[in-house]
Amino acid sequence: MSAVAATARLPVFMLAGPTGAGKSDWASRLAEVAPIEIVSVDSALVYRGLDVGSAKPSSALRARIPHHLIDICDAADSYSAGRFVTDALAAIRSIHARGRVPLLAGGTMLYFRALLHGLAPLPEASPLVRREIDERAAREGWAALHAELALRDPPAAARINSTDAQRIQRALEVCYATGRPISELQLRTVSPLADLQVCAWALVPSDRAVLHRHLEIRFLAMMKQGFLEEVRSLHRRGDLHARTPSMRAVGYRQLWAHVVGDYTLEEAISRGISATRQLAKRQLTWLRGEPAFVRLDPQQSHIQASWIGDARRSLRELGL
RNA sequence: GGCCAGGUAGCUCAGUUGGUAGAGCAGCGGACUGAAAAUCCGCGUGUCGGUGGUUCGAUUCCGCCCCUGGCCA
Repeated sequence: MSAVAATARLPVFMLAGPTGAGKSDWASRLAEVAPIEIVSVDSALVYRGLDVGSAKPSSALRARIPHHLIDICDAADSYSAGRFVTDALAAIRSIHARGRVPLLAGGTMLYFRALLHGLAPLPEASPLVRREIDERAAREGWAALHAELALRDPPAAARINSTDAQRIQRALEVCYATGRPISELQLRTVSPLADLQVCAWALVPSDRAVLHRHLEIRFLAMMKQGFLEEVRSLHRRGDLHARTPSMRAVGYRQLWAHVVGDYTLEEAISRGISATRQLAKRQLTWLRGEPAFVRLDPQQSHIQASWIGDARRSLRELGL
């Protein structure tokens, strides 16, 4: 083993981008010609039973190319950024142990951020505490809980809007569980990838209108592939409801509303398409503020081929 | 062809007793630490169908024309 190899850090590839930009296709193509395994960075693909509407990679593709962190959680359970960091680090370690390179591909930017910048040592969610807070909010209103947060954790209260129920709840939950303000605990974050060599790319479509057209076509194609039947059968399970995290996913939420009679099918479809566009927009906003990623335009022909060439070249330089 | 109701933002509509207009949705920008495909914040993007008239001033009142829907022929 050479001196360089002895000190070289193990490589981790990342491929981010908005929904519909082509991440899965790019990742699979690279995996076909390079010694990589794919680690999904996607908060919807983790759920079993969410297949058509989440654009989950087919079982045929997954049989050919190793994919990690897909179908690892029941649809009734709640996955989390914390679990993702643990699971992703384990997947990365096992891939390295096989002498291969992990390619983290997906669109859940909080998960990428948690890996790149680290997650503070915070307690995990407590369904019991959350229910108590919900009940208080129903009686007193979220403004009252925000006022309480302002006493216990002024910096957090200043940062969190008084209408942002989810963040007020989380900040109070952490106060109750640890006796410490979340704003103080959040100062202690270290990237868990500090010992690794990260190479990150992002697919950023240059033409938003073209992306929008593609998202609409893809949603309608999902409808033809049985998206509604998938949601109906999830509904039939009986242990899921509109507030279950998996059923709040784009498309699932709107079709669920149709299944329970709140939307016509036409309305559910058009709202689902809008929600998809809004998701892509939020992902792009997040990407703009994250300098770690080298931006590539998937709408430009030949970019994919040159990316695959670049990636293979850097793998060869690493002796892989 | 006649009568009636409409024509205002990308869509659905409100409104101006005459001083060039505002909601929801869509869209755009932003925030983001164990629900994140979540949650929240900000932004109105407009020949007020066209054209004449009355008026200091017309999207608003009047005439004519065009378009849409309904009813009657």
